[in-house]
Amino acid sequence: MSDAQNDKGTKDRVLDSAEKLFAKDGYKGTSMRAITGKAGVNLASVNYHFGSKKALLDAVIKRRIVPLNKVRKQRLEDVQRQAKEAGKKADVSSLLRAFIEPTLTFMASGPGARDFISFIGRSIYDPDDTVRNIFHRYIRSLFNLFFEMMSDALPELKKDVLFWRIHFAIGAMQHTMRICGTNFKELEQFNTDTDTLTDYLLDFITEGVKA
Amino acid sequence: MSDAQNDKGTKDRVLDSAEKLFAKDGYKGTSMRAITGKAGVNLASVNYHFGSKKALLDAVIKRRIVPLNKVRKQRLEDVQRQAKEAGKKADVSSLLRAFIEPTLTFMASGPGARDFISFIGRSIYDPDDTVRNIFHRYIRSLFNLFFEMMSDALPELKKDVLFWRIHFAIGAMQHTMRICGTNFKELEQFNTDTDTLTDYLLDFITEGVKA
DNA sequence: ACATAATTCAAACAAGCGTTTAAAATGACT
DNA sequence: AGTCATTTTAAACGCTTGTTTGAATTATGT
Repeated sequence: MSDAQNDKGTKDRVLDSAEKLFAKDGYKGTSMRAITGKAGVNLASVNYHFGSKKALLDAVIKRRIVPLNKVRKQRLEDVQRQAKEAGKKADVSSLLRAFIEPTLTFMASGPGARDFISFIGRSIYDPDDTVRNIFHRYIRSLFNLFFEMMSDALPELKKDVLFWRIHFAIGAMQHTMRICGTNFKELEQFNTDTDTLTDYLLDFITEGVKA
Repeated sequence: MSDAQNDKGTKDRVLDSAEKLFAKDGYKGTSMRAITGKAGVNLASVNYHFGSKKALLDAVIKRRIVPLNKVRKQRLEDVQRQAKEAGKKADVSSLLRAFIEPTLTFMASGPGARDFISFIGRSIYDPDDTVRNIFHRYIRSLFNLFFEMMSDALPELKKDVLFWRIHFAIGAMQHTMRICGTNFKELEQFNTDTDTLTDYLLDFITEGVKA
């Protein structure tokens, strides 16, 4: 009946079903009754174990974002370190790859991860800022690091141009995440695998940023 | 007190306040009481004049999208006609400009238009598909026309590559629309005007698409 | 001025929401 | 076995939602 497996504890069952439903219907669009119903637990379990719906949301985000951010930070620092060892500046292409690739790889790592990325990708644009605020809390320092590195890699670029190009790149990436998160009709006809898609996206973005 | 002017009829007052509130809080996030309250009309007016909240949404979208689409279709056909007269193929840069520029121009044409573009930009990613379905009904034929023209302009490109690059471009554009639709903190510090922004965006996208 | 249609109004409707409560059930430990 | 803490359960709470109702008000046409 229920999607969640029976050998998991109530908390994990709730986290899993919440993640799926948040991805499908959004945070506000998902009711506590839907979450607990799908998880096969009592309605009051969420408030007992997490405190509130918002605290549950934080737990859903935290579970996925913390390890993902660790990988991205590591990748960025690797680029910086290798550049320093070679006595060169970090190049734009490597920085973009270090920032973007882990997300797409993570997205393809399993259905739960895909649901999560889809959920975050949608929430960036949600008029309700509940999800965005929590997400920003977890992502801010990493983004600042990336922006600084890009500034160093492209010192000749006017600041507003760089600002906009990075946002164009983010827009392209998030749109891609959003498309991959859905069961898009035209998508299956091409059936592009993750590595190829990552290359397509990085080609596009790299050319645009360096224009 | 109320935002709407008193010399307008009830229907227009409701349309205006609905447009503003939909842009700020989303379709689902905006209640009938908020719409009618801001418009200074009775709660039941919406159901009387439009039939339902969803029918009001359709009216809000239709009012803006129909004239905008007319301009975009005209611009695309102009590019095609001029290319044919010159005995050449339509070039990618002109097609992209014809497709994208009218939207950004329209966005800057007034506060109501900006609210509308912001609303549509957000709704593309909304888990709730109510807005998206209505929007797609009005935009589909124009998009198909654009995709065909781009295919003709880039016959050597593999179909899946073109598919993705167009979507990367759309992602960049929509992200831009979304950013302009909000009162973004970092945005004011650069204060890029619409024409410059359009050039930035088209430079970025054109390089990426032709990569 | 009157009759008829169109519109506005306050009030209520049923349904869904997140949360709280207190009792029942289960688990852990002496 | 018995005691205490943990967890689960059904029921209800207060609130908001879109929609409907029927009477009151305003506009229209002769």
